[in-house]
Amino acid sequence: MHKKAANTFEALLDKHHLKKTGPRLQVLSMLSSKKVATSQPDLENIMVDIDRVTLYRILNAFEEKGIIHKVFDLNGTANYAMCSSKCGEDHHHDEHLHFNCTTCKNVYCLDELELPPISLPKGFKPTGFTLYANGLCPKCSLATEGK
Amino acid sequence: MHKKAANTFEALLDKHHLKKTGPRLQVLSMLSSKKVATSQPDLENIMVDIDRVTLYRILNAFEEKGIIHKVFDLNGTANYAMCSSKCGEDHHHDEHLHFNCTTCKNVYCLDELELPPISLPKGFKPTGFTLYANGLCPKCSLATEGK
DNA sequence: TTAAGTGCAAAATCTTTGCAAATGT
DNA sequence: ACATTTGCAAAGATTTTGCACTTAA
Repeated sequence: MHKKAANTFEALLDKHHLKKTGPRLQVLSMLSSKKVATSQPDLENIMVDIDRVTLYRILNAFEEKGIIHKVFDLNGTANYAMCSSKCGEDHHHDEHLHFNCTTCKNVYCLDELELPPISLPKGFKPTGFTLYANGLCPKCSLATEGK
Repeated sequence: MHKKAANTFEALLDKHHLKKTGPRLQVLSMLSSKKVATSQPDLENIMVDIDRVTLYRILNAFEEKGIIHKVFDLNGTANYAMCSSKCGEDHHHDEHLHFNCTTCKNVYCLDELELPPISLPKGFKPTGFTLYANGLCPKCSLATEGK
């Protein structure tokens, strides 16, 4: 199962004509291990052995290829998460709900959720939607249970 | 009508116990004159006579008081717009749709639009929603008419 | 072998902080 | 007069760029 995951990462890099380097595999396994988006500062702190500049370049490359997507949290900080399988180099599927917990600061990407149809004023031609919500995530909500 | 607007700005500052200074009135009249949110870089370029640091402080103060609200565009850049009348120091009403035009880069705050009710997975306790859309605004859409 | 990727140094930006001078009340 | 607010200088943080060295293919 772990082997399989590793292979998946290498296949992913192959697919996008990116070399399978240590730093890139590290980033992939890191992001895959979390169900929430990770902020760039956090990534830097976790993967101290990767140069900060290299991290920038890896994240940018991955985003361009549609391997990960970037979402800004309430502070305008970039957070990164693996794209769902629906993402492609062409079509970027990050039109889901991003839930920003005000307590633990985690950003949850709720892929499964369907956005209800939105009607815009006349003239606007939307190509994509992203919905942000903030509040308490299940874990923090539980911790505050009963006020 | 213009006089009235100026008075409105002064009243607004009074209401929030902020001194009526030149820079602050400038920012208010600037932001009020546009129906779209303005990015901080743009504000700096437009109001070159206001010190950059002063602008930071004014924008922060206004945001804290609920006079303006901040919205991040697709590039993670902060954009500012006047709050609708519904905003207060306590309750911040920026739960409307922000439309980010991919051509002219303008950010439209579509206050009037009601967000459809969103149901979240069990456990999430949302306190606020913000919806972003990107695509073509009416003006740019018109310019591209007929492909 | 060689094109792509990394790491380091350094530049360019962006944002915050401290303090003296200016300004509104 | 006095507390705020401003502007400048300078520190801190973030992001980008250039280039020599390393590494995957």
